[in-house]
Parts: sequence; structure tokens; C-alpha cells
Amino acid sequence: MSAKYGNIGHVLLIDVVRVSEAVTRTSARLGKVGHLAELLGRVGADEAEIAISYLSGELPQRQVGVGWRTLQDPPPAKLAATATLTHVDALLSKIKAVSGQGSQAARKALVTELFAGLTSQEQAFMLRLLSGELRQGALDGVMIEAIAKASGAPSADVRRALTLRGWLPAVGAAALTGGVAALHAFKLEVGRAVSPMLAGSAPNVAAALEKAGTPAALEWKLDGVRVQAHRSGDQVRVFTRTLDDITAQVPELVEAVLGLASDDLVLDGEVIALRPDGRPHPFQVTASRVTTKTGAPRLREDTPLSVFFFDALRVDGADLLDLPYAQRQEVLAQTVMPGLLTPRLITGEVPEAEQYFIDVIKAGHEGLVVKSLTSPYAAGRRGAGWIKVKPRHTLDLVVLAAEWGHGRREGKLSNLHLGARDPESGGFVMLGKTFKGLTDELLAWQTERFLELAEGSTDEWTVSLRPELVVEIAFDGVQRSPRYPGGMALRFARVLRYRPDKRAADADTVETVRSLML
DNA sequence: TTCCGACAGTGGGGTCGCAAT
DNA sequence: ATTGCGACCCCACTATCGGAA
Repeated sequence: MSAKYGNIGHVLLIDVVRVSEAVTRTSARLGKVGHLAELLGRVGADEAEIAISYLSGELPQRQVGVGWRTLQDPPPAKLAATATLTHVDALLSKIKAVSGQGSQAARKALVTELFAGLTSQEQAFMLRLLSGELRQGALDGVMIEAIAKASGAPSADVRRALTLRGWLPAVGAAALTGGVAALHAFKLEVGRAVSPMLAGSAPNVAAALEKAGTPAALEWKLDGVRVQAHRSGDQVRVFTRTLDDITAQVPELVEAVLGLASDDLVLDGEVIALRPDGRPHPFQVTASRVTTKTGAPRLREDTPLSVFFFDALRVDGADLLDLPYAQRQEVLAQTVMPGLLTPRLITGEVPEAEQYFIDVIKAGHEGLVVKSLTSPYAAGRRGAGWIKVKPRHTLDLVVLAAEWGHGRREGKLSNLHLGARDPESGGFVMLGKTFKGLTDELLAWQTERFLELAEGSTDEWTVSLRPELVVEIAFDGVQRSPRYPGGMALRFARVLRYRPDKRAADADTVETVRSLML
């Protein structure tokens, strides 16, 4: 199919841009799939990866070191759209190479060169693509269907290949040239990251058990960083959830894996910094350890990382992804010493499960992941076999300001600035922002109400309000903040409901918030 | 015909590395 | 030394579509 035209570089960027615009205009998913599949049916082999990549909102280069700031004031646009897909891709590779060597001036010059060769229509597309905000209503999920349609392969086969390969453009290009047979050729490869299985969520343990089916496994949810560890012989590589390589930052994990008897492994788990008493450090401490590259020795002494595995995808050359959870666990338990296993309990009894939840929270951890004993390791799809449960805190806070929204929230005041009451000063202390939990109806209501309370603008996007409106906020915890004046910020704040029955004087105080930060 | 699973969008706080100031 | 940008850790929630029931 790809060799239909037998030439190279015949697809123009403008072709891709036009399809993207058609996808944006079409609300029906099947319609979007149709537009995408039509283009995929006429791209050359060398262009398939680029087209699939762009039309699912990412770059083949992953990141090129160019963001919104570098993209301000682009050069004048061309009138004729002549840029080919392969030309644009080559320029982006050059930009990435230069970014790796320093010199922002050289990078800026190349970005200018790229944009000077584009029409304003193409510039607008590239701007959104490079800033990661394509917003055409199609990402991997829709693209999988489009690849299936264009190649004639079942979408389940495309999805399966994506799980094993971890990168959709490569999978799509293979499907377009080699069809189903090419998709079946993708195998789990030690040293190359697999798309990790993700968890859905439930409000409580009972609901999670109902979703997962009973009995189910209740695993501790540790507040660390997800890791996928590969070992082939004495070579170990470690990947994050987004498949970035962090091998160099986690020597403890590398040593732990090298200490295992099997030398052909792919394991799934979590790294976390624990205190000497075994309780977890705040998430920031683990995150800092995992992203710090230099000065590792001292850091390692001060804040060692622990690893806890919870799944085995491959052991001793055997691929385990299709086995039910219970069988993968058996293999894992035989492969890894007990100290490296994520603590868990198997039960179908709600009261026992609820007590276990209370215990894990008491131990300082984040919650539980409830897992079906029968589900295979299915990447990408959230909510199938794994369900996370976390406790929820709430506070009544005062809305101090609001920011104008973007996209479908344009023209609506969307993002709330939240404050706790400070009895000492008689004022309010900002604890963070949230835009989550708002229905369209609530969004419309609050925009109207906020404009009544407006008392000026601090900047172009922000409207400051008379501090009168009380809103009930749910959040996961209070963390130390270098940004906000009170030194505290809410983690994962979201709106539950407005409290018209309460006045600002009834809102929760900074002291209450501080008592939650332990 | 109704229900519900999967997806995309809309942004949140914190941290590091790096280049420029 | 500090600042700003880019990238990436962690992420919750609602609206919508379309297949399942």
C-alpha cells in the first residue's frame, strides 16, 4: 500500500494540516477516524511515521527543546505551501541536535528557518504541535482505529502491538506496509520499554472490589515513581511510565535487579524514598532523587531509594503478559525476594479490605490498588483490571481570584485561586488553584457570579474577586510549597460544590491546613 | 432504547538541567 | 547566583461518542 506511488517525499505538510483541521471540525469519532485513515492510505513508507506522529499530537523526536517561549514572534509566513513532511522532520531533528549542544541562539535560528518556510496555516499547526497542544480531538486512541482502518488489520492487533512496542508511529508504519502479519511480528523485547498498564479509580474500597470482582488482590499504593526494569545478562535498563530511561538515576534498583537469580527479566514496580523508620518521604523527595543526575553518591546516602515490584512481564525468556494476574504473581514471588515485593492482601471480604485500607494509610502510604486476579497485563486501557483507591480530604476555602479558560472553556472563568482564612491578619492565604470538578452548568454559573464579585485584574488572564464565595474543595494532601506565601499547597485539589450557606468568615483556617501537613 | 467504557481536553504543584542574565 | 524555559514526575475530573446490553 505504501509503495503505491513509488516516490519519496510526496506528501506535503499542508496535506497533514488540512486533515488535522478536518478532524478538528468533525465531532464524531468515526468521522475523525475516516479523515485520518484516508491520509494514511496515501502516505509513503518514509512518511508514515511522521504523519502518524504529527496527527496524534507528538513528534517523532519526542522533544526538541522548543516550547511556547521559543515560538513567540514567528517570522513572516510564506504564501505557497511547499514544505514536505520529510523536510520538516529533518529540520526538527536538526533543532533537537542543536538543543542537545547548547546555544539557544542557534536553536532559535533553526526554528526561524523552519517557520519562515511555512504558510500561516502551517505555522499555526506547527505551533500547536510543538507546544503539545494540538487539540484536534484525536490522540493515540483515535489513531489506533485509523491505522486499523487504513491497514485492514483489527484494532485489537494494533493495540497489542503498541503495548509491546511502546511507540504508535512505528506500529502504524508496520501495519500500513505489512498488515496483520507485521503487527504479529512485534514481540516483547528486553531492553525496549513496554507501554505500562494503568489503573482506573474508585471512591472507596467496596466500589473498587465490585469493579475488580472478588476475591481481588489489594496492593499497597506507594507514592513514588513507576518503574519498568529490564535485565538481559548483566545489562539493566529502567524506564518511567512515559518510557523515559532513568537507569542512571536509580543505582539501587539496578543493583537489586542484578541481585536476582534470573538474568532475563522485565519487571513492573515503584521506587520510593523511605525514611529510616520505613515511613515514606513526601513525594517531592522521591521525585528529586529520580531526576537528579549529578552528585548521586551523597544523595544516595542521605535519601536511599527502595524498590517494590508488583508485576512480572517476562522471566527467564517466558513472556507472561497474557497470563492472568494470579499466575504472574506466582512467577514474581519465585523470582524476587519477599523484601522487594509490594505488600498485598487477597480477599473478597469488604470489611477486611476496608481495615487493610485503614492500615496502609496509617503506615503513611497513599492507598491501595485493587487488582482482578484474572486480568492479563493490558497496557494503555485504564480501568479494566486495576482500580486505585485513595482517601479524600476536604476543606471549605474562599475563592480569591479566577482565570479565563482556554479551548472549550474560552469565555468562561475557569481556574480558581483558593485561599484559607488567616484569623491573625484577617485576610486569606492562597493555597493553590483548581479547575477540576466543574460541570458546564457550574462553569457558566461561576463566571456570572465572579463578574459580580470582580474587583480588578492582576493580569491579562486573572480577575481578582472580593473574597466572599466559599467552595468545598477535595484534595489528596497538603505539601510544602516554595511558591505560595503560606509555604503550603494542596495536592490534586478539585471542586466538590459551592457553599452558598457559608460566609468567608466560616471558611477553614491556615492553622487547620497546617495541621494536615505532616 | 438506555447504559456504560474509553477517550480527549483542561489544566494543577514540584523538581531538575541548562543557558542566559 | 538567579531567573526563565523545557521536560517530566505525580495527577482528577467532565463531556462525548458509540458499542454493549
